[in-house]
Amino acid sequence: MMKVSELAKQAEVTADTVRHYSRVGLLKPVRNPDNGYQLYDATALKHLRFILKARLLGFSLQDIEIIVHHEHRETSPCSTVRSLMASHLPKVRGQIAELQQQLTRMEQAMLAWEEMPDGEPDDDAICPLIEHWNNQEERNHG
Amino acid sequence: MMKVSELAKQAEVTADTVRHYSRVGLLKPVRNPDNGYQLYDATALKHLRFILKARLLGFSLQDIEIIVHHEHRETSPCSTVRSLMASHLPKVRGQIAELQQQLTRMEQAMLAWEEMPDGEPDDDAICPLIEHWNNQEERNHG
DNA sequence: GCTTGACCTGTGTGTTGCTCATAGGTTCTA
DNA sequence: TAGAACCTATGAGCAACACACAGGTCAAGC
Repeated sequence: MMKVSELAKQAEVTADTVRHYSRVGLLKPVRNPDNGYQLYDATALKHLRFILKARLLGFSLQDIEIIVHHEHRETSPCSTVRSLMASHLPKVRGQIAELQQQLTRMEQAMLAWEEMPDGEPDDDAICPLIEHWNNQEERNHG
Repeated sequence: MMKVSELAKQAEVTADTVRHYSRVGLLKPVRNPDNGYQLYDATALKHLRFILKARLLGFSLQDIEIIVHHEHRETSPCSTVRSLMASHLPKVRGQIAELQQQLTRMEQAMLAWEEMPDGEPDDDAICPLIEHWNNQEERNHG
């Protein structure tokens, strides 16, 4: 039986992370009746490692909750894992695409700004660099 | 003088977004003394459009706050914009790299799982798909 | 003049996965 | 026995809104 910090060290995470997982119900520590300390056994360590692997694979804590507390339903937890993963993949691809567009906008702006003077703010403008910037689509139909 | 929804429509955002910017101090509406409604003029619309362009360029609301309320400091807001942008670029590249790694992990897992059976959870395992998954680095030194 | 419905108000909560702060109790060591 | 180092529960903070709540305002129709 380990205390929070010991479990955290074994799994190479912070004690706060362990406490967080316990708070949201993903880990179920036993309480020492003498002092109320949270105590974890080897199973808890296995569960924690499971959670960490699932996080690495992109599952949210909610997903993991669903997987772990799958109980005795009609389908196996693994099939849930497969379908969750399948629905996550396009989301991640979308996020990457968005960030890529974002990066492109930023890089093109930096490029365009190299030739522009700074300019002081006045009643009509705060920063001309931003105010005179047009995004890709607008620039491309001229 | 426009009310919230009118301003929102002009800039193609939701009224909630306009209220949010007002709440955090990026927009300064005048109050109609009769009913307390928020009223915006043409300058507010220009400010709102400025904010939206800056958001597209990756600036956070905090950044924009700094840029907009730059007041009469030693440097021009534009130079602040340049340096903020320069410090943001590597962050975005880092985020993309992380997401790419994430995507790779997910895709490789999906690939590996195609040949694996689902398997029922028992005392020793929750979902073998996840439990027996090893990430890239571990797999690569064998 | 009064209802109806569309608009508006401010405030508070939820999102995600932790991290940090607070205020205090417990255990170990010199 | 003092102090350090650990533990506890709880709540707030992050980012940028979205949404819900309870209620005030206003134009139009009857």
